[in-house]
Amino acid sequence: MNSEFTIAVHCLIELAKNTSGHLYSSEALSQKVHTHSARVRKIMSTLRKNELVVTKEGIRGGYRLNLDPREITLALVYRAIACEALKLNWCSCSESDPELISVRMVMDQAFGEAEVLLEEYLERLTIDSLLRQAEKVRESLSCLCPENIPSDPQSIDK
Amino acid sequence: MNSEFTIAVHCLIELAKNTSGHLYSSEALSQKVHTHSARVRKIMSTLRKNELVVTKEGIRGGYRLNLDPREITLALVYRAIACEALKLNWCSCSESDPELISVRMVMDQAFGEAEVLLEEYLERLTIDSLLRQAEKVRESLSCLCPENIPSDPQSIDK
DNA sequence: AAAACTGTATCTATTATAATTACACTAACC
DNA sequence: GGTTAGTGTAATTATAATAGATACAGTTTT
Repeated sequence: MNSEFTIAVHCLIELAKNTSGHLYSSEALSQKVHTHSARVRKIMSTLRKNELVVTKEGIRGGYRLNLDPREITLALVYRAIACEALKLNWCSCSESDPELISVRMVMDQAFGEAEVLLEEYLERLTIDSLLRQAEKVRESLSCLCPENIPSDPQSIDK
Repeated sequence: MNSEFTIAVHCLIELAKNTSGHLYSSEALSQKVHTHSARVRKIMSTLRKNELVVTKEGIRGGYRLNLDPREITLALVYRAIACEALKLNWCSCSESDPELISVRMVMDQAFGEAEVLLEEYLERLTIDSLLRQAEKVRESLSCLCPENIPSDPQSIDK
């Protein structure tokens, strides 16, 4: 699965954690997510067009969720980013051989159905559920490695 | 999905159609599948290691199926080629940020489960079923475009 | 008007993918 | 036993996809 998807989900999780009332800037997000702010802006722009986040330009601008984290399913994110993880790759796409075309049609059909099943599965995962799970995992990790200081959510708009 | 998978499936369908008793050479297969013979050999070599096909070197060598087409599921092919279509891509994989690690663990887990579901679905598709469907599609296509002469399976070892 | 943001395009670097070439090895055939 | 027709596999090159980086126009707030 393409990395725009993982970045999008990770950003949404960060936004869900932000209860400060302030917007989250692309610069701050990019540090959390370990990528570049221009890339974050591009992805967030796509999410805005799909009404998953609200953006604001200008001073004190930035991003926040447009829905409750319990309402944001991974299926919504998946469709917004148009990952098409199961789309088949045909290196010989310009061929007009009727045999190849028929095989291709049948397989594309089969994997289209697989994609529907995948989206049904992703429908059941929400930003909220992932966030809770990740918190739990982090707690158990910090028991094992207590030197890892837990992050400070208040440091968003330094 | 990576194109090795589609090539592998297409080759297996061709092998299933070959009832001539002769082996199918990489050269002939590569023409059917519209790629290069070295690539076909590489992929078929992987399928041989997974016991889906039998290969033979030397004169009159080539490939044939090792199982009945009804027994070769796409799940077998998928695992053989190790497509990992749903594997998440983390561009920041060397980071040791505990927050990122926990998000990553949770998401990798979720998509590992999605991959299991996908394999269950692929378990229900066989080379035989695809072959039959493709034949039907080709028949209906040839009604629409009768100038497309049906292929001649006897021309394999010309 | 200046400052702090987003939005977006473009360029460059890196990586992944596919095509191509080459050749060692193997088995059948004469 | 040598020639031929095939696989197995590695190495090289070409092309495409991905990610990083930079730049700057546009938008708000102060």
